Amino acid sequence: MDNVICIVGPTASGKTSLSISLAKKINGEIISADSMQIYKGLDIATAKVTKEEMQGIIHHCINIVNMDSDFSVADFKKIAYEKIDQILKKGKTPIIVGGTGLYMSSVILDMNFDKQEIDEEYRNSLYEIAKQKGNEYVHNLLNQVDEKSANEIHPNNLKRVIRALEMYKSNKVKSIHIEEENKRISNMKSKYKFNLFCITMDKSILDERINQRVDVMFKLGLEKEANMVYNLKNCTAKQAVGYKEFFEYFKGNKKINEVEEEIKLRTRQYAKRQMTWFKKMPNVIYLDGLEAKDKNVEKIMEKIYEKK
RNA sequence: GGCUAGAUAGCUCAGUCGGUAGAGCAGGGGACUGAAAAUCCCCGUGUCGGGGGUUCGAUUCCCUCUCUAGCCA
Repeated sequence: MDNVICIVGPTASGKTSLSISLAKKINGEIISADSMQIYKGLDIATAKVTKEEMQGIIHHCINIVNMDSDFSVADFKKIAYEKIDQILKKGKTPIIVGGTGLYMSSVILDMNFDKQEIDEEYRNSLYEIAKQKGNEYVHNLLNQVDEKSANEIHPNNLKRVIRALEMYKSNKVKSIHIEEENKRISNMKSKYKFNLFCITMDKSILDERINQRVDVMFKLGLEKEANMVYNLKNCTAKQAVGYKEFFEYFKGNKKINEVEEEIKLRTRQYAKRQMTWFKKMPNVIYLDGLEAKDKNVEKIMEKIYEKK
């Protein structure tokens, strides 16, 4: 079975440089699994790889859509699979690298997104209802058509409650059934051998690295990039860490050093959430992020060849 | 020096008409199938500034000391 290497890790753990070293060594190409690097123009806040850093290694799924476009896991998963096939056909090794847990899982678990359309209009009407009648009321609507999902989703998690209702309306599918069904079959059907590695390090050291990285972002002109995002109409980038913290500052309600501290804080919190996701992923092999890069590259190669 | 207001969780503060206390934020843990850097859930013992007094009982009332603001000299 064809090997695919997957590397996850919290922000600032060193995924980019490790993956490039690895790619050079094993003749690989990189597929980014990052929900924000997908977008063109979001460079500084996303710590996107630069041309120089790439060192000639081909990167996929970076800068593939405009900031005002809609993009979702389903799109990502589809493209990622196409890329995996293409890379393997060339006789090279695909290396999927990224910090978006859901994106990585969608590939590894081969999640199925058929029959789960989006209904923007219905979605918005449900938000309107929630605003007037409360979260519980909407949760109740879900409970009437899909009790199982309703039991799994907390009433306050409006976003997911509404998504479940949306799924039911479009194809009468129950979100939890789909999840369970897919979890059951995904493990056996996957076409590839996914080798999953997670970079870890002490939280206090990671926090320090995050602080340093944010300092660098400010020097590179983060404020300007944030201002550009601020002036856009509704788009995904507006919810990204590194931009949203500036908005109050642009309105004159916050000082710049407060913005900086908040970005550092929110990034630390994000890193924590990332780890929560990675920890539950199947067959994770942990790498020490403080170890020399070559050592980790070696470790990855050992694991892969031993499995063959 | 005098007056006034404070001193309670890591931080900002609430509260107890006297029966040893609770919110927000931070922090920790977790969930996650078409927005996911999003969204959501769970977790609160701390000499209630020090000392003394009154009381069966004081973080709460009284006295005193220390510190911090502000005002008056």
